[in-house]
Amino acid sequence: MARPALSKGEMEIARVLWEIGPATVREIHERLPADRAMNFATVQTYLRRIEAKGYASSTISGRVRTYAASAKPRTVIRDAVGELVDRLFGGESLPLVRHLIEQRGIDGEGLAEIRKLIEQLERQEDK
Amino acid sequence: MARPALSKGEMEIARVLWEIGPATVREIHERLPADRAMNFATVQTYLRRIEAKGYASSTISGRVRTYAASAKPRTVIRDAVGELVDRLFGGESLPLVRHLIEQRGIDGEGLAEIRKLIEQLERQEDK
DNA sequence: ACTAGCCACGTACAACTGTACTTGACTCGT
DNA sequence: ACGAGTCAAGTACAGTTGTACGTGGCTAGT
Repeated sequence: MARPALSKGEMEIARVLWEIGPATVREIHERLPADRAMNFATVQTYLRRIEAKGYASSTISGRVRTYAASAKPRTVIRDAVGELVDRLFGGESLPLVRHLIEQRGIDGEGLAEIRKLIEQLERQEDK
Repeated sequence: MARPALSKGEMEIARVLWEIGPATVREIHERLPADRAMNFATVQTYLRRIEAKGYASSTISGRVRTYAASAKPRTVIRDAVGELVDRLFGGESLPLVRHLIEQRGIDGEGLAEIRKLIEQLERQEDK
C-alpha cells in the first residue's frame, strides 16, 4: 500500500466521490458545498492527483472521464485521524473525543447514540 | 487573528512547547518522542516558523533563545479538528466520535469517562 | 459548415513544508 | 590562548499543495 496521503483539498473531493459514487468531474464540481467555490479545472486537477496517488481509478467513456474511488473512506479516515491524533495529542485518542464532545455542539440525539455505543462496548468488555 | 494555520510538523513541536512550557530549542529537541528523530536545526526552523505565524514568542537571554507558546492548545486544536471535520466529514463531528470510539482502542476507563461526560451533558440539557 | 459550449490534458506557478547544511559568534575546559 | 562544543541565523532545496489558465478536440444547435 503505502500510498502517499491525501492532502486536505484532495480529501474534500474524495469525500464527494464516496458520497455520490462514481462520477464525472462536473458532477463532483456541482456537488461541492456552495461555500466552497472552486474552479472546474481545480477539481479536475484534484481528481487527477487522487488517482495518481492510488485512491481512485477512472475510465473514459466517449469524451467524459468518470472517476471511482478505489480506497475505502474508512481507511483514509483512519490514516488522517491517526496522523492528527499523533501530532496533536501524542497518540492518545481520548482527549480528542473529549474535545469533540465538550467543544463541538453535538445534539441530544447524537449524545444518546454515543452513550448507547459505549454501553454496548462496555458490555462486550465485561464478558 | 487569522494566523496562518500550523502545519502538521509545526503542531508536533508546538505540542511539546505546551507540555513543557517555555523552553529552548534544545529542550524541545530532547523531549521529542524517540521514534521521531529530527535534526536539531529542523526543530529550530519549526520554532522560527511557529513564531513567525504568531503562535509563539521568544526572547533571547545571553546566547540562548527561549520560546513560549502564545496560542492556547485549545485554539489550535479547535481549528485543526474543525478543519478535519469539515474536509472529511462535511462538518459533522458525530461520525468522527463514532470512528474514534469504534476504531481506535479506548480502554474501559476511557469509555467510562466518556460515558460520565455524556450523562452529565444530558442532565444539563434536560433542565 | 459555423459557432458556442464542454471537456481532457498539459502546463504553470507561487506558497508552503519537511528537512537540513553552513557560517560565524561565543564559551568552557585545559 | 586553543580547541571542542553550542547556538542563532541565514540559506537551501526538492516535493507538495492550492489554484488555475490555455489549447485543441468534439458536439449540438442553427
